[in-house]
Amino acid sequence: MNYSVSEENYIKAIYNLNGNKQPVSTNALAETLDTKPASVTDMLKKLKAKKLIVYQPYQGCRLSAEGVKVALNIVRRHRLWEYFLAEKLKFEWNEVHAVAEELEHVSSPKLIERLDEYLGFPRFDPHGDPIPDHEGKMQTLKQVKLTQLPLHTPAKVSGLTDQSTDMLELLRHRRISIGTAVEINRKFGFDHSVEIKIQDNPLFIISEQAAQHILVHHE
Amino acid sequence: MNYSVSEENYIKAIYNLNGNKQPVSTNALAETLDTKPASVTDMLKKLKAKKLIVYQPYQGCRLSAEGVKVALNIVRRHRLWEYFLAEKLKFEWNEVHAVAEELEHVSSPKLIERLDEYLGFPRFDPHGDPIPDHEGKMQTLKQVKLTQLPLHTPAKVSGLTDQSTDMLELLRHRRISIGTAVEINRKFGFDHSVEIKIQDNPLFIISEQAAQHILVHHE
DNA sequence: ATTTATTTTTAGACAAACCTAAAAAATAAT
DNA sequence: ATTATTTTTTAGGTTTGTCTAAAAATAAAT
Ligand SMILES: [Mn+2]
Ligand SMILES: [Mn+2]
Ligand SMILES: [Mn+2]
Ligand SMILES: [Mn+2]
Repeated sequence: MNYSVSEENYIKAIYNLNGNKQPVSTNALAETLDTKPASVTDMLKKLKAKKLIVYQPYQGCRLSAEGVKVALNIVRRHRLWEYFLAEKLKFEWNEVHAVAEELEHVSSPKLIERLDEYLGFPRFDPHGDPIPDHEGKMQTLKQVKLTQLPLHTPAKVSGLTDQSTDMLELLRHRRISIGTAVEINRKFGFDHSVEIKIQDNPLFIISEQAAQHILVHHE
Repeated sequence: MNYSVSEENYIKAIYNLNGNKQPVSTNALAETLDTKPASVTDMLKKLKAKKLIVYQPYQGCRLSAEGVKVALNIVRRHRLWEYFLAEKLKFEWNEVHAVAEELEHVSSPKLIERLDEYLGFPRFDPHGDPIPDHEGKMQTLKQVKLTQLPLHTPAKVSGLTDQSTDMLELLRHRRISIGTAVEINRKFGFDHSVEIKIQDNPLFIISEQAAQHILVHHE
């Protein structure tokens, strides 16, 4: 099957709102897709007719098995393009999303397989999110919040729970990105800020608000 | 201004039918865009309202100055992506067109500038067609048909006047592509076929029908 | 110069994706 | 248990891009 750009955007939005696990509300979809609830209802009917979601009026919607498959494919394309933009075209990691939002709809399977190969089969996008393979499988890391990383334990930044522009800007300024080696030197009980060391930079302190949105994995 | 995928396809089609020089007929457009003449008329009215073409009923249409600008931009994107697909993702030169037809509509100026840079500012696409630079300028070579290349004159394949699948297939089989060094060893007056030498392959003969569609440049 | 054939445009419809305003259902508050 | 609030759906419209069938204009043939 081949889906329209709009249909694909809806399916991905449902997936991103955890619609493969819990039901997603009409309003939540309207919010993230920047459209009106009435328009969402229209589309939900169409997606239900195509058996991509299960949907009963007033009950929210969730992805069907087929819907999850389609969603994972769109997510795969999105994240591979993000990786390409960051790695090859040297886009900043806060710029890649908007462009990938368009590129993800180019529907040549061969293009995506070749791109994947060309990029060396990356498993994580520039935001640390896992890239599904051609079968939809993706690797998950056991991640901890930076605030919970034990002292003097070498770890790597592997994800973010806040991907807002403000957050990305702060991290760029601090020269922290996905893959950056990090180690906690000291924790301050008063405001829960942490003193960290990255690569060969001098020690510096990061606030609790920021640190709790930075995910790391170690060992 | 930002144009829809359909508008862009029409503008590029008009350009490819030499609509910056001669008027293009409604039927010719319908033919190349695989649509109906009535639909073309509708779109021509819209493009005229946006001042991208000059159009009087029953007189055909041609691109305005602004229309040419827009067309060159689309052609630039199309050919840069073709180059990327052939050069980096190792697509065959007969496969690149269809995918580029979709990629050309992704509308991030920064993406295109970065891609151009990443590719090393190529000046010709895999079919030998010139790639407009960011100002719309493109390089033209003084080309001759292979049939008209003088004997024993080293030259390079630089273009095709027939880009049909059949033609591209034949050339791939003969291992001829854009940039291939070629030299004529002998011409046969009877059927105007030519015996040529490419790179370190043994001599072989090519028919007049094929040779007349292969453009080369020398010296 | 008519007639015939071709090309192009108009008229009227349709599907996709969106909208506003009003009605209905589900929740929350008294 | 009513009443009030929020959420969701329906009803009816709009825009974009397409279509078929019929009419009009142009070009070609007698
Ligand atoms: Mn998108
Ligand atoms: Mn991402
Ligand atoms: Mn196109
Ligand atoms: Mn080309």
